[in-house]
Amino acid sequence: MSAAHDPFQNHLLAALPHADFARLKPGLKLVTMPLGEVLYESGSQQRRVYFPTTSIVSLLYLMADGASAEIAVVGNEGIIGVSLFMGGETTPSRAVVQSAGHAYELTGRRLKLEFNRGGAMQHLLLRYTQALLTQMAQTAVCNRHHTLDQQLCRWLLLSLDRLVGTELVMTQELIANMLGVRREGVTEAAGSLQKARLIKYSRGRISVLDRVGLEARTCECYAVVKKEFDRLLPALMAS
Amino acid sequence: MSAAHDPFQNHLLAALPHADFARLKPGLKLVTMPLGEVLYESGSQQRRVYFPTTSIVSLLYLMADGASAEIAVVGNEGIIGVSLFMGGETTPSRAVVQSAGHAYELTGRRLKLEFNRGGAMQHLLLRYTQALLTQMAQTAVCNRHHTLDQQLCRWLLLSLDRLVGTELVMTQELIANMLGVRREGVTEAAGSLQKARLIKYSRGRISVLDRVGLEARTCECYAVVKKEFDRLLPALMAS
DNA sequence: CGCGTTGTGTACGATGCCGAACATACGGGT
DNA sequence: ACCCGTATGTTCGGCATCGTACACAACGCG
Repeated sequence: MSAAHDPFQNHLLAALPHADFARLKPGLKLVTMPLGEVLYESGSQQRRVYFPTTSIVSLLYLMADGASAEIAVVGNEGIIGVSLFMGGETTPSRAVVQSAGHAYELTGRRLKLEFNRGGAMQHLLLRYTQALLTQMAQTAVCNRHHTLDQQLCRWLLLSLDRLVGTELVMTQELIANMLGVRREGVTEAAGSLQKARLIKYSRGRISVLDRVGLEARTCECYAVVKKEFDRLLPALMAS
Repeated sequence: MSAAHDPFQNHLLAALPHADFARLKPGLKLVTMPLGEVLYESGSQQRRVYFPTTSIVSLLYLMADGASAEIAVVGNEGIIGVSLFMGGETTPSRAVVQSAGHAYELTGRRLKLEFNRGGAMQHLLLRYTQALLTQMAQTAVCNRHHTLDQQLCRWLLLSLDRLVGTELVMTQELIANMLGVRREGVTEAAGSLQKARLIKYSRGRISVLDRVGLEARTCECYAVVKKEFDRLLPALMAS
């Protein structure tokens, strides 16, 4: 099934005009993204960018005392390595594969060349970056005001939106790391979701049974982010 | 003292090459920024951008239930209206003047024209936007993990960095709004800072007595953000 | 000078999450 | 079939912050 892998599975690449995509195509390389792989370390020079197709990547912030928190999640709607074209080259966050799958890799040099032409790619990347900005802002708000229960729902929905199917491969320990809470807290929240028949899980496999129920239970943050992504990247809805 | 107002008080404008600045100059208009003025409403079309000189602006997020949270603060190191050149035109956050002062205003049209030339201004604005991204991410982390005490210190320091002098005009009620906590919480935290002789305040006037002491008391978040701003916008350090 | 508005201080139980310690259960490998 | 590592479940006291209610204090204005 070689047809199973296609750069157009990534919405940013799919939204490019033919001519623009043709310039990038020779540089695109399909790579596998195993669970837990670190794509960028905090503060390290970024040489490559990644366009996820079937994988999901978390942008994590690690603190001096070892605590962590997810600040954004990137799937096939986006790109990993925003700081490359923004000019900073590095960021103080770490990029970790949260859900195994594939992505297309491109060297920073090629991306910057294309970005600096000022055409469709620049336009797309900037709009995507604004969407990312919104996601981060909303994460800040959500961390401040909402309960773990709600945040877990939001997190599940964000992941679900970036996957095919309704099953997530993800232990509670990992989710706790992403949300920046204790594992026991996730156990409790997940337990209550299970009791409400919204999800079902066992040893690292979470099946979402009632997506609408999750949406009802989460805070407004999920809807705000989703709406803003849809608004900023409308062409990407098609695929 | 007309010389008291100068576009170069804003670091972004000051960092522009002569020729680039000359193109913008005719469009720049000095405006006063009274405390509490709303520059952008959440979701509204943004027609103008602002380069603060002596004012400070908060990017606030308002929630359905009336609660709020500051996601970033902008002073003379930056610009209000990032979404204009990022392509989204609007953002889901509100921009409010947190400390009265002045700013230079520019129409979105002129800014976009200059941005799309792809020269120094584009480069500067993108780097600034990345710094803003870092600030938002750090706010998310700080909201998750740190105490109100530490967050208050961070907030005071961020404000102090964007002002001349050591006095802030700011009631505890307003600070509580920014941090997204109860006013009583701020009273307590501020009281303990005052007891430690780090600050002194009375009815909306806060004097910072011991800046180093505040830095020692705050979390790592302040240092991370400051370091990243300095790294991304080095030329701006001069003024 | 008095009075009302605004800003600040204090107290109370309630709550949501933490930190730690421990119990249970599933499932792959030998 | 067994064992052991890994994943999940449960409990406990502790703590920061919340929500609410109310008291006091400073200032501005008539």
